[in-house]
Amino acid sequence: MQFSSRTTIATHMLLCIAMFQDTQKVTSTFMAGSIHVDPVVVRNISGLLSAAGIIEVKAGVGGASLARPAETITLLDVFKAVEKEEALFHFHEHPEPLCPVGRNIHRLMDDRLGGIQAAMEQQMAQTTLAQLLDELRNVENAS
Amino acid sequence: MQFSSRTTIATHMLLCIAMFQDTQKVTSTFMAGSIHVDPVVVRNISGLLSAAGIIEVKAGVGGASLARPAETITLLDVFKAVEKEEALFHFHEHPEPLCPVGRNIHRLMDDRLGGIQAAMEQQMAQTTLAQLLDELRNVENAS
DNA sequence: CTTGCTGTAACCATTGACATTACAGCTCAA
DNA sequence: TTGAGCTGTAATGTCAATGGTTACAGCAAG
Repeated sequence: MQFSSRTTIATHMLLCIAMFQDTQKVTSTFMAGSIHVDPVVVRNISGLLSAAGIIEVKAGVGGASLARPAETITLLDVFKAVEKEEALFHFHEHPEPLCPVGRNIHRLMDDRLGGIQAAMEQQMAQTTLAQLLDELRNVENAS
Repeated sequence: MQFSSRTTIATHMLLCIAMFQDTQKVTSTFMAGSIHVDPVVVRNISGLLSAAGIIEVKAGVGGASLARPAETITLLDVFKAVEKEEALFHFHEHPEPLCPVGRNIHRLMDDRLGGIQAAMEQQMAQTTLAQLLDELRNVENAS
């Protein structure tokens, strides 16, 4: 099992937008060149990100920009914007009620599985776009 | 994105084995009845669990039993036994090295993505089969 | 040697990811 | 006002994984 590449591509896109939005027009073709994917892939994801209120895309003339400060955009925000919303674990829904295990398995497991997903999401919320941007500028200046 | 149902089915199987191994022969058909899936599904997963040293299956006569104490079996053990081993996040491998974002994105992200996966796995390791078994017996006795 | 169970292989249908082509609509500048 | 450039989205094709099922060879014990 693996998450789709949308989360990492979206993060890459946001870094491109944040880095270049003040100096040039950041189009889907431009970002596609940095990521090395088809521009349509970028446009599809940009639709998800703008629907989530993370970026704004100018119609007609083109070009994307952040819709809010980089400090307020976390990896969790990005993840939720581009991944389908569903439980992390797939649970068989209809165990046998006549079996002591079957009739209690959901009571035993549901909270624990939710806790695992929560731990993952909480860790995602620790990283902001602003941190990534800072680190990127430091690395670039050092080299 | 969702994990396969193998993890939850495997957990259900282990609870059945732990509950009933002392009083009856726990066959794939028996467990399939409690979970409500085809016995072949159970047998496929039992193969993974025994390969991981979690259960033992008697050839010929049939029947499964725990290969080690329930205290030493965590949800993470189960997860690793039945899920394909791979990174949680799919990362585009070849970004553009001429772009400041492209040439640094992996340096920025790899550790953070690994940390997210580690947080999830660490939470999985918190629950043991023994805990689930205790809770199951308490719930059953209370009712 | 029959019975019951396991381990596997084969098959099918469905789904999602990923990549690409195509095209309609919008905005601005020439 | 018309063309150029960009966005949004639909359609298509390929590929892999999942989930469900049937079939059957092999093993062990009565």
